[in-house]
Amino acid sequence: MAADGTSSAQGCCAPLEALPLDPAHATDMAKMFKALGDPVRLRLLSIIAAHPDGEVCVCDLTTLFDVAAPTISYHLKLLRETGLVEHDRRGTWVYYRPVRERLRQLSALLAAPDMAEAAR
Amino acid sequence: MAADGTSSAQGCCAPLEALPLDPAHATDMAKMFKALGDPVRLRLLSIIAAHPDGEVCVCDLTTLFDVAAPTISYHLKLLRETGLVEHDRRGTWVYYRPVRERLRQLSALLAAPDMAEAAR
DNA sequence: CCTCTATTTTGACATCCATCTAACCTTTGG
DNA sequence: CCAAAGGTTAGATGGATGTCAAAATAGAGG
Repeated sequence: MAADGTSSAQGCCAPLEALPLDPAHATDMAKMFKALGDPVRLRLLSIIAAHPDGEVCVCDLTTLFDVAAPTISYHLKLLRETGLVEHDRRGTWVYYRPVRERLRQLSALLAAPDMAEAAR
Repeated sequence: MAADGTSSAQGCCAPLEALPLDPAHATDMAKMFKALGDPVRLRLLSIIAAHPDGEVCVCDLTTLFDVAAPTISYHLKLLRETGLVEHDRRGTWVYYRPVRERLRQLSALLAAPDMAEAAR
């Protein structure tokens, strides 16, 4: 096997000419996609992004799911750590907002034919 | 706790009025995002989508990664099962193509402000 | 200060996932 | 028909992940 990235076969295929996601960048992006790869988290983000107030109180989120409150908290933390949402405490309650810039970034990556240049 | 989906608190927040992803649909979409949530798979898809020929031979993919051939095969199968790529055997070699429709679907979901109507 | 409510953290646990090696299938070419 | 090469499948394994109950933290309001 050729380890130099060129075709190893005797003529089975043309070499890769386009410029796909480099490994480092792919790891970054994959983290965000992974965060979206759970039904609870995707719904959480969707609910947060869809709310007309631009933010949602955790107290309203917990009632919408079949899982316990700590589980919701766990998922929200994960969304936070990947930069997909921000949070903000006001008094007893905590409010979550989407980070639209990040959502646009992911959307653009999937929209680009070569999935590369849109990745910034 | 109110289990009817309305606010349970004494006035901490406005009720959710927008229409986010329903649970069933969220599960579907989450599967696809999960498939993108691994660096190897994301790179695989990117390479496949970026190739000028519109398809890539597996024989060229295996040389580009640090993982063993069966692992590449495993990831390709996963991408296949989520409908993100198609494959096709010609002679000894197997070629993979992106399913652009699916990519657009995911992209649109993230682009929609409420992450719902674009989900078809 | 004490208590009540909202939210998060911790610890435990069962399951899932990415990876490898070894074995298998398929096609090509003697 | 046999051997070689490309790709996939099977089985095993260590590590990550989602979940819960219990405990901890943070404000609000006596």
